[in-house]
Amino acid sequence: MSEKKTFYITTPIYYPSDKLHIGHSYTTVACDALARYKRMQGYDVMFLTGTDEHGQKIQDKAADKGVTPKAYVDEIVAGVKDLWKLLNISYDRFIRTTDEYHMESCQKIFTKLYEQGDIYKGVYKGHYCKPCESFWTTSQLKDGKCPDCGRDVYEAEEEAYFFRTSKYADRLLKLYEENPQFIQPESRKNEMISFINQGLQDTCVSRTTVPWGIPVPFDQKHTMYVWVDALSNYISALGFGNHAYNDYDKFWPADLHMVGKEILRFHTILWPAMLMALDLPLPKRVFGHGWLLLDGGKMSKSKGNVVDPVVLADRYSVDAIRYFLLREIPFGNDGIFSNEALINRINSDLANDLGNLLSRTVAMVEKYFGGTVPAVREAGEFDQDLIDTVSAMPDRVTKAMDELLIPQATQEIFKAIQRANKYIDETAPWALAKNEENKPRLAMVLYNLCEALRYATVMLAPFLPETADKMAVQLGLTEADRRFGDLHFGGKAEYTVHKGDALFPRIDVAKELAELEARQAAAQAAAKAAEPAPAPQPAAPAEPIEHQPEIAFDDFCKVEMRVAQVLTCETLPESKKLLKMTLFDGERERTILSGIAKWYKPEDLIGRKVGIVANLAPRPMMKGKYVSEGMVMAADTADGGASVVFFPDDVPAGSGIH
RNA sequence: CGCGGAGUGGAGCAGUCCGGUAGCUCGUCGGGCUCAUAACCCGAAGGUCGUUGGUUCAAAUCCAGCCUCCGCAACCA
Repeated sequence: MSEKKTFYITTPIYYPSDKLHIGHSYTTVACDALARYKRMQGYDVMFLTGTDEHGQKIQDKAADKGVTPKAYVDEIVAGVKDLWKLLNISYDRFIRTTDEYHMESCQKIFTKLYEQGDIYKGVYKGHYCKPCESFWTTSQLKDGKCPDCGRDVYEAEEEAYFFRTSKYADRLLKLYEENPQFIQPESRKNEMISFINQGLQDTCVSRTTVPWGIPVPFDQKHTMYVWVDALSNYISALGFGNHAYNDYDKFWPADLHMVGKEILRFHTILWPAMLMALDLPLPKRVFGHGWLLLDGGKMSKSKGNVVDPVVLADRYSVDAIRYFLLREIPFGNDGIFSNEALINRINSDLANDLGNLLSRTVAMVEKYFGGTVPAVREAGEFDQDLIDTVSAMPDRVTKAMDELLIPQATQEIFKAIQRANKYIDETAPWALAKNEENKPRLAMVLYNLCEALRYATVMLAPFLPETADKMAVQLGLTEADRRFGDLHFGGKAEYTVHKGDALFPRIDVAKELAELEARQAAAQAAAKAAEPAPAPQPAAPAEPIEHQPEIAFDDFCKVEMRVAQVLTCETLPESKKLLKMTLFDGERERTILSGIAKWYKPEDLIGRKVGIVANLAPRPMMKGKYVSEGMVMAADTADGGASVVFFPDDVPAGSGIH
C-alpha cells in the first residue's frame, strides 16, 4: 500500500583507462549528495555507478603494459572502488560493462533492434590509414592525410551496423518540448535542438577492428561500438534482459542521469532514441554538469596538473573535499579548482562559521552549566528571528535540491549557521553569565543555539556525512533527534553536550600553499618524466617522482643531445601552440617545431643557444605540412608552462651535452 | 567564417529570458566583542557592467558589428 516512492539516480560509467581524478569525484559526490538527500526524505533510492570497460583505448593501454584488457581494467576498477569508499560514496550498485549479465543484456537489445529494423547493416565509409590501422571520416582528415601520422590514407569501406537515429528526430524534439525538465540546465537544450535540426545521422554501432568489446551475437566479426554498450548499463543494471537483478520494474525510468556536458548529447539524443526503439519509458531528467577547471585550463595528464582526490582528502579530510566540490561548482557551469580556493573555502565556511559555532556553543554550555542546559528557560529578544531563519531552512534546501542547485542548497544551510553566529553577538551570553538572575535567559540562548546546530547536523548529513556524525556526538543527539521527517524547532527537549576536537582545524594559508606548490611541481616533473632528462635536478622536490626504469649507460649514450643556435623562429597561423624554428646544430640547419608558443615569442629565442635532442626520428606535424627534426629541451614549470634550456652564447653550436 | 562558452569593483560569481536604484562570497580598511578554531558581529572604501554603434524617455539587460579569453577539435617527440 504505502509503498515508498523510488528515486533512481546514475553517474556516468567511467572509462578506466587511467586513475580517476577530481573531476570524476565531483560528478560522483554530487550524485551521492542527491542520493543521500532523497534517502533522508524517505525515498527508496537506487544509486548506480560503474565503469565502461571496452574499446580501443583500453585495448591499446593493456597491450602496452603486456596484460590482457580484463586484467588491466580489473586493477583500475579496484582503485575506483577504493576511491569511492574513501569519499563515502553510498552507491547501491556498481556495474562493469564487462560483467556477464550486462553483456547478455546488450546482446539481447542489439538483436531486438536488428530484428525490428532499427539496426541495419551498412557500410562505414571512411579513409583508412594502414600503419595506424585507423578509420577516419572525411572531416577528421587533415589535408587529406591521416590526422595521427600525416601519411596518406586510402578510401575504404568497413562493414558496420547502424542505428536509425535519424528516424527519431521528430519524436526527440517533441520530447524536449513536452518535458522542459528533460535536459538540464536548460541552456543546453537549445544546443541539442539545433544539433538535431542540422540533420541527424544514423549512428554507427559496431566495429570490426576493435576486438575488445561485446560481440554482436548474430555476426561475430563485429563488436558493439561504445555507446550501445555503455548506455544500456542504465537498464541492464536493473536486470533488463538478464537475471542478475530484478528491479527494473521498480526503478525504471531513471529520475536522473547525471553526466558531464561533453556526453550530454548521447544521453539526450541517442539514448532516448534507443529507448523509443525498444518501446521503453524514457528517463525523467538528464543533467549535464560543467567541468572542474584548473586555474583556467582543463586538467590533463599531459599538463601534469591532474589533481588527485586521494591526496587532498588525506590532507584536509574527506568532507572538506566533498564540501568544496558541492559548494564551488556553479549550476551547469564550469568551476575552477585551485588550492587557494579550496583552503579559503575550508577556512571561511567549515572552520570559521560551522566549526567555530559548534565549538563556542558547546564550550559555553560546559562552562556556564556544566554541560547540560537547564530546563528553566526564558525567551527573549532576537529568539524569533533566529527560530524563523533556522526553521525555514530545510524547505529552502529541499527546494534547491529539487532543482539540482546543489551549491545553493549548501548555502542555505550556511545562512542559518551565520544567523546563529550573529545571534550569539546579539544576546551576548558571556554578559548574561555574569549575573545569576539571568541564568534562565542564558539557558534559552544556549538551547536555541543547540537547536540551530541540530538543524545543521540533520541538513548537512547528505553533504558531509562524517561531519554530521561528529556534530551529533558533541551535541549528544540520538537517532531520533536527527530524523529529517520530525524536524521542528524545540523538538529536542534537553541538551547534554560533550566537547570534542575541532571539526575543521583552521589552515595556515600561506604555509599550506607553499607546501602544495612544492608537491605540484614534483608531480608535474613526474608527469613528463618520460622524456630523457638531460640535466639531473640536485634539489629534487619532496614528493616521489615517477621514475623510469633504470637504463644502461649505453642506452643513455644513444640519446644525442647537442647545443644549437636558433636562426629563425616564427609562429604558425594554423597553430596556437607551435613555434617553427630553424636551428644551426654545428653542421647543418634543421627545422624543429616546438609546442612552446604560449610561453615564448620568436624574438625570445632567435639567436639564443638551446639544447636539442638531435637524433630523434623526424616527425611529420601539422598534417605533414612540416617535419620536425628533433626536440628542443625544456623543463615543465609549476604553472604548466615550459622553460627552455638556454646555454651561454660562448658555447659553440654543435657541442654535445652530457 | 569548424563547434561551443565567457568578458560585471582585487579574486570568484549573481543579475541579462520579462529594459528603469548593479547584488553576493572572499579579500582590504575601520570599529565592536571576548564565549570560541586570532574565530564571531557591525560599518566603509572600491565597478564608465570588454568595445563601438543602434533602438528607447531610460540599456549590464534588446539589436548589429568588433576585440579578447577559454574549452572542444587539431597540434605540442
